[in-house]
This record gives sequence, C-alpha cells and structure tokens, in this order.
Amino acid sequence: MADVGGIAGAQLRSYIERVERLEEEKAALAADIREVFAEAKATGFEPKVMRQIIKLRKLEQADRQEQEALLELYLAAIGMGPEPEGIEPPVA
Amino acid sequence: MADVGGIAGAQLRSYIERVERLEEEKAALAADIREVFAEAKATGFEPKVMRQIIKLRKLEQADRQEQEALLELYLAAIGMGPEPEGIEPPVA
Amino acid sequence: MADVGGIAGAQLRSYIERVERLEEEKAALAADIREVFAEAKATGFEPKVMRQIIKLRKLEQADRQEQEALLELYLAAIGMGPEPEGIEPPVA
Amino acid sequence: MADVGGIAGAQLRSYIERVERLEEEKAALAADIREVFAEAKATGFEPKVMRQIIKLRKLEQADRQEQEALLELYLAAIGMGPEPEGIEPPVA
DNA sequence: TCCAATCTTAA
DNA sequence: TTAAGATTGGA
Repeated sequence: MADVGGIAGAQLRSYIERVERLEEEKAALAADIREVFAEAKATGFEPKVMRQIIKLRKLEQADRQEQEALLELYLAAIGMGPEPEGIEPPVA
Repeated sequence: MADVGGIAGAQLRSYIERVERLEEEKAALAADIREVFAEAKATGFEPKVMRQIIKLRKLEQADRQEQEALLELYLAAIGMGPEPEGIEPPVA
Repeated sequence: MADVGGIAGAQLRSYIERVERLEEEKAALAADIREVFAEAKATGFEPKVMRQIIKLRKLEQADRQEQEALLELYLAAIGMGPEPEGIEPPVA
Repeated sequence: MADVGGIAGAQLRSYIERVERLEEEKAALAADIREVFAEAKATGFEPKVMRQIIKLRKLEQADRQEQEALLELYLAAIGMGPEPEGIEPPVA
C-alpha cells in the first residue's frame, strides 16, 4: 500500500463500496422476509410455526444432500468415483 | 388450521415458499460478498482490515443518521417538520 | 468490582479457573476424538466417510426433534397444548 | 468394504459410536462452561470481560510454553537435554 | 494455514 | 429474535 491516495487507494475503496452495496441489498432482503412474516401473521399464521416448518424443510434438504455426498464417497471408496471434471473417460 | 389442505394450506405454503426464496437470494448475496473479499485478497488487500474499515464506516454512517434524526426532531419541534409522506404540500 | 484484590477478586479468579479446567477437559476430548479417527483410519476406514455418516446421523436426530417440536406447536395452535408442568390434568 | 454387515461393519459402527459418545461429552462440557458464565454473570461479572481474561491467560501460557520449548532446545543443543520418555535414567 | 461453518452473544 | 462475532473444525 505504498500508493496511498493513488491507484491502490481507489481500488480498495472500490472493493469496500462493492461490499457495502451488497450488504445493503442483503439487509433489504432481511427486511422483505420480516415483512412476509408480518403479512402472514396478519392473515392468521403463526410466524413461530412457519419458522419451524422452514427449519424442518431446510434440515430435510440438508439430509438429502448429505445422503448424496455419502453415496459419492462410498462410490469413490470402491473405485467408482466420478471421472475428473473435463476429462473424458477412455472409451475402451 | 381447520382448513387442512384447502385454501389456508395453499396460502401457508405460498408464504413459506416466498420466505425460502428470499432466504436463497440472501444466501446468494452472502456468497457474492465472500467473492469480493476473495478477489480483493488476491489483489493484496487484507480482508480483515477491510472488514474493520467497513465496520467503522457503518458506525460513522449511524452517527450521521442520528445527527439527521436529531435535526429533524428539532425542525419538527419548531414547526418546520417535513410534510407527511404521500401528501403533497399545498401549492400556494 | 469495588473490592479489587479482595473477595470479589477471589471469586472472579475462581470462576475463571473453573472455566479453564472445563476447557482443558474439552480439549482433551477433542484429542480423544482425533485419536479414534486415527485408529479407525489405520484399520482402513476413511475418516471422511465416517464424518459424513456421523453428520447424517446427527441431522436425522435433529429432524426427529424438529418434527416433535412442530407437532407440539400445532397442538398448541389448536388449543391442545400440554398442561403446565407439575399440574395434573383434571380427571373428569 | 466388501464385508457389508460383517465384521467390518460392526467395527465401523463401533468407531462411530465411540466418536458420538465423545462428542456428547464434549457438548456436555460446553454446556457446563456456559453455566459457569451464567452463574458468574448473575454474581455481577461480565462474561465478555471474563472471556478476554481467559484468552489472555491462554496466550501467556502459550508464551511460557514457547519459552520452555526454547529452553529445552538450548539445553539439548549443549548436550543437557532430558532423557527420552519411557526410559529410566541410569541409576548410577 | 486458511476457509467454512457452527455456535454464541449482543442489540 | 435476528445479525454479528468468535470459536472450532476441515480442507
């Protein structure tokens, strides 16, 4: 960072502003989510229950992904793993 | 929840899916942020320091906003507050 | 903490030492776990696969617990929640 | 893993259950630690500060151990190292 | 050694 | 209750 105030500074500022912009968008989404819960609540759905359902669905999805990862590991362990990306398997 | 499987169920599902979609977008933004840090790091900027700077700037911004809120309060107190949102100021 | 060096100091030191002892035990357990993995690996089991299995089992257990929590919430939502602890339900 | 359901399976299960048991104990210790902090907090000590102190002490301990390691190295370098572990020093 | 994730705490 | 920070484990 010898170039204080020069190119390096401009570049750093650019990175920081990019992050800040993304964080703003993230905060906006968080606000949107809160709004959906509020709307649902106004319609008579308990946010607490909704959150529980969402959590459960996420867990189930994670389950599925773990199952697949495990399967792949097993396949790899017995020498049936996937070919390295971008390399065609030899056509015997 | 007397309406199991009926309208209420469809509506609940709709709310839940909206939340899940928003959470996915939020996760995507988090990934984007990580990417920016990674890119910056590859260019020679320490993510750790960058985070500190961002935090600092956020604090300063909060300060400013507090200042502005205070200013507005004072203005309102002396009868110079802003018009309520959505209402056009009288065109004398 | 007006009593610097006096009773309060002794008490604080006691708390801190209790935590430190517990953390030592925790570190010892972590070392034990690493050992088991090492031993298993020496016997021909892939730690990676083992970890995946353990993770999956944990997820499944979490699933079950979430299911139960959700059920309880639903029951509560329709006014069939559990009686307060320690109070016998009226025997009609 | 040709021995599905046989000896190898039993052995793998045993390893996994050992790890799970150890992880449970570890979780229990983590809970104990939380309890101590809670108790200390109820007595008026800030957990935040306590954590800082503990961290500091750990660092100092690491320092000391480094010092000792260095000392041992020096001693070894001048032929005054400790006897190898598990071997009784000759009783002259 | 660094990154990712989990967990915990502070707002 | 959510978001940030710290800690821990894995690659």
